[in-house]
Amino acid sequence: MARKPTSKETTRKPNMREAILAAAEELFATNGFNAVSVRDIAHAAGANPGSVTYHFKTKDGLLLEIYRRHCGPMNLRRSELLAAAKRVRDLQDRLEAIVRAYVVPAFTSGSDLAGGGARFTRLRAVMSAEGNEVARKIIAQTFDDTSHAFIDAIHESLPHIPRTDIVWRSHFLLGALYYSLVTPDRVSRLSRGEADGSDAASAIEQLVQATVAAFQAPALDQAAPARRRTVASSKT
Amino acid sequence: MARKPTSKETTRKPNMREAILAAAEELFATNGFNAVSVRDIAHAAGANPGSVTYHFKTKDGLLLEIYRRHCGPMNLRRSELLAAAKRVRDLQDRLEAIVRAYVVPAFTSGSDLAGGGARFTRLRAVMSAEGNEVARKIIAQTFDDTSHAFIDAIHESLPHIPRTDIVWRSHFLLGALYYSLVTPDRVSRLSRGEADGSDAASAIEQLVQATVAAFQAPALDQAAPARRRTVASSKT
DNA sequence: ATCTGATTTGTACTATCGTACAAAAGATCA
DNA sequence: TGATCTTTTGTACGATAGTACAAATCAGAT
Repeated sequence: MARKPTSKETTRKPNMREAILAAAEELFATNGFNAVSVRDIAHAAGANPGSVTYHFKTKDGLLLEIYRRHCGPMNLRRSELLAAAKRVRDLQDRLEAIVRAYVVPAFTSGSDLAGGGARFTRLRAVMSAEGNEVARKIIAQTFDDTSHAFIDAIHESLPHIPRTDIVWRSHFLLGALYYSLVTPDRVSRLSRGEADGSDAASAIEQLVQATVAAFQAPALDQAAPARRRTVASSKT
Repeated sequence: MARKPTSKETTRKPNMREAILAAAEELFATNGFNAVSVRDIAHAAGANPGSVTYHFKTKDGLLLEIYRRHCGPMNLRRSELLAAAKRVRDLQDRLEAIVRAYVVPAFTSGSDLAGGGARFTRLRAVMSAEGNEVARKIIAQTFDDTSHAFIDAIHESLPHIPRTDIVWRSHFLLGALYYSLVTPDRVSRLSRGEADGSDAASAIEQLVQATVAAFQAPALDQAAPARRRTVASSKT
């Protein structure tokens, strides 16, 4: 007996749709949107180009679905971790916990989705660099709330720093995060093999440590009004 | 009379070759390599598609020439500023000067090239995200020397920090730098208009301030051996 | 003025792009 | 089993890609 739910999630192959999504995610994340053709994706997924059209209608639709698939879980996980972090009493520890709550879900998946969140985060980095319109819209309306929540939380644990500075520094955090996922090999190369840029645990710890210190830097607005207009370096 | 030098730099139009280079640089930097067609570039430069082929042979050749045009001056300027920075006696001031020497040429052109170095830096950010092969090769063999020089200089002014940490943190610096140039509007948006992400001077000051603090953060290797394997946030 | 070499134009070729769509194949249930 | 719906396949079409190349145009020396 054992009725299937109704008639859903029973396709011929072990879900071609998911295979296409996964292949597209990987290819987009490493080569950008425009460099990857629908045929490339279909081939990588072992599917027919027509199947992509059938499931996602257009190439943009495919990208859109990738975002829809990840944004929810990742933001949810971030919210959970943020809520927990805000309960930390010690201000220094709390700041670190907040930063960690922001960073960790970007590296390790916040949900069951295979491959971890790193791939999706790398995808976002690449789309952002390419100025992809589809991605830009989704990002702005999906992540800005979360970003504001984090900025506010950080601001609360660093009340003496102007919000403007917090915004800049969290922007730097995201940039560093993105770049670490985009070119991890550069870290390995520049450290002459002493560090592994692909190691998520190292990246997270290094990023958290550095970022916490950056947030704790003295406020800028009041410290440096308008000095150094030219670049003439320092002294003499 | 007034003889022209010999017969160089006197083309029909006020230098079509330069116009093509400038247009390509701008388009590549904002849309990525693959999203921009040779015809787009020619149109933006007021040239004929065939002219692009004539001057640069291929689309890759065009990108290559853009890099050749900028890498030299920018590295030269960085070297000069770095040399000056290393002469600063006070360690704290020296660190800041070094970071500034790294950051400033990326925003403001180190040479006569129009538009400032920001455009070229944004281009590098985008190419890096797209995993462009032409760019990857050039970058590795052109910028790694400079990067090592900066890492060494920073290491000297922070002897107690392991080189590995310095590498990671300078990697974060570059990521933050890139991202600031790629999506400056995000800063404006998140700060609700209080900050202008497109303002180079602000970006530089914020970046320098934050990065100096990040470099000065306590060493990671010795501080955190292997704690926090899972993500379960801090405390309970 | 004419010749010469450098540059620009116009056009064409082949490859590949995103997408549409009809036919085939598989799944579901009466 | 046969009817019906979902999914996959195969193919094709128009658009656009990068690039090649001959003809036209120009600048400077003779």
